[in-house]
Amino acid sequence: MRLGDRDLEAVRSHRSAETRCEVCPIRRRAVCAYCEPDDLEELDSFKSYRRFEAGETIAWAGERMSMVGSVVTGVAMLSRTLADGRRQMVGLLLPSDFLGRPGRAQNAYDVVAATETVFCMFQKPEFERLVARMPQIERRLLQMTLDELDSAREWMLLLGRKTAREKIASLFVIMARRDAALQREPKPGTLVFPLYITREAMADYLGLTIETVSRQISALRRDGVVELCENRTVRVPDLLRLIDESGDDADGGVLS
Amino acid sequence: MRLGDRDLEAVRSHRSAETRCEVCPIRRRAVCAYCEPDDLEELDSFKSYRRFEAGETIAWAGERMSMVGSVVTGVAMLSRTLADGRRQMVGLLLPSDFLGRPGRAQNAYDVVAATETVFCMFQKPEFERLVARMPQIERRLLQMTLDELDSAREWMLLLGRKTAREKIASLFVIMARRDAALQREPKPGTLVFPLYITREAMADYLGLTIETVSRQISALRRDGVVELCENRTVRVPDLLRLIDESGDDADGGVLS
DNA sequence: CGACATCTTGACTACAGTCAATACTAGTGG
DNA sequence: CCACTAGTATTGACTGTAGTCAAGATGTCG
Repeated sequence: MRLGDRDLEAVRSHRSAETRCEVCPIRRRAVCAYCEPDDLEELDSFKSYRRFEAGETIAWAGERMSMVGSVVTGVAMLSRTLADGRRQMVGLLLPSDFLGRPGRAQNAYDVVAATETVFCMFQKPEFERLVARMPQIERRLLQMTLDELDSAREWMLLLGRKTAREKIASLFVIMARRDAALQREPKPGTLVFPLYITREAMADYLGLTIETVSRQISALRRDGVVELCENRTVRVPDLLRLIDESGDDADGGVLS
Repeated sequence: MRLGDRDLEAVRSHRSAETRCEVCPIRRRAVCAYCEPDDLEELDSFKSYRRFEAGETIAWAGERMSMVGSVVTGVAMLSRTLADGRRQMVGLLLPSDFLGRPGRAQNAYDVVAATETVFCMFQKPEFERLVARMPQIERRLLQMTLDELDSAREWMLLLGRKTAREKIASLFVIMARRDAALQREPKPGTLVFPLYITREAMADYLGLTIETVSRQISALRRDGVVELCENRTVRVPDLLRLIDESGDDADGGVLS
């Protein structure tokens, strides 16, 4: 209970996020990572923060998007939907991830805030002018896009070839790694991390139904691979066991 | 018979591809698309062509890759494999597509030639020096990477949510579109296009088994959605019908 | 406390996978 | 030219995993 709530608080405490670029929490990983102090001052003068509630739709697929920007705090989901309502999540935006495609007017995906989320945004024409003046932004964006492409391809392997049980285990491995990476004082011993997303979002992400997600989580719990507190916090007694269940070779892969 | 073979010939006649950049067939779509004539002369002096037989492995996942480059003619497949042999194709490289990631030594995927394939390649350090001098290469690479990311996400929807029948129909729609785009004199009336890849490759691409691929192709043929000559050439009497079977809304999407 | 959303579990179904036999195609050499 | 072989594709019978439909439990928030 305590741990999960504390972590959620950390993500949600966005007020401190609205600040000057120099002390911005995503300063070293976002598109602006390679900008110099005077570049940052210029960015400062054009950026604006926007906050979205959990569950709020940030943009619809097919809609014109006049802004681009980075997630400062929170989690947002990109998804596509078929005519009859089947939905597949195609990306998860975490702090420092970039939303929007320079040079394209239309937005290709539904974008929904999974938690309360704060974006640092720019008007598209202004951003494009800034990019033209600062090639280091373009360079960083290329790196980030290549990383996202690798993640998407990793996910294709999961969607196309893994069993339901392996899919759940893989998701937990990724979430555990991400949480560990965000932690400043990495806790020794067992891993504990919060599930920011609902069963429905997990199902959309993994290409499953919520019933199957629920059943497989229960099965992993029965088999002692994970423990759950209140359905939203996961404890992993043995990470290697979980990785083994995920179907990946232990040596790495699975995002970074 | 005639048609399919003629198209395959067009792809395979690579000899004419080995030439100066100015008259290169992929000149206007590849990473070098935005280069000026004198830039091209410089590229000319560093590039080298490499040919691979159908079925030949171009690179293994995890291996060091000392070169990067573009497909000039032919088709190559990117795939990932789980420890127990399950395999998922994660990308299809067509003429003008780029292979290799600047700034990363290791190759993340198995790369196999689906047909006889010719690459225009550069030593990685030389390519990086060229990129540093020609930012327009980086700009084009960003565009291409963003396009590939969109394709990958489209494919995630297919892998996660479509039925076997819809997957096959989607694949045929994409192949029909690509073939039409490559055609200089677009044929009126019914569409005819060649399947460059085997049933096994289709199965790897679609996250199915070859038996299911075979059954669904037979079913689409029985239902009059497609006709086949010799298992490697497809005729589509009514493209809208095929698109309808693919599960996508008719308005577009599905790559470009 | 009550109401609504989220989650879990059960019973049944169906779609795609597995295993296996057979057919087709292309290439090789007698 | 045909026989033989190896690779590729099709079809059938059966199985198993995940989906569907439905009831109930748990959790959250006013």
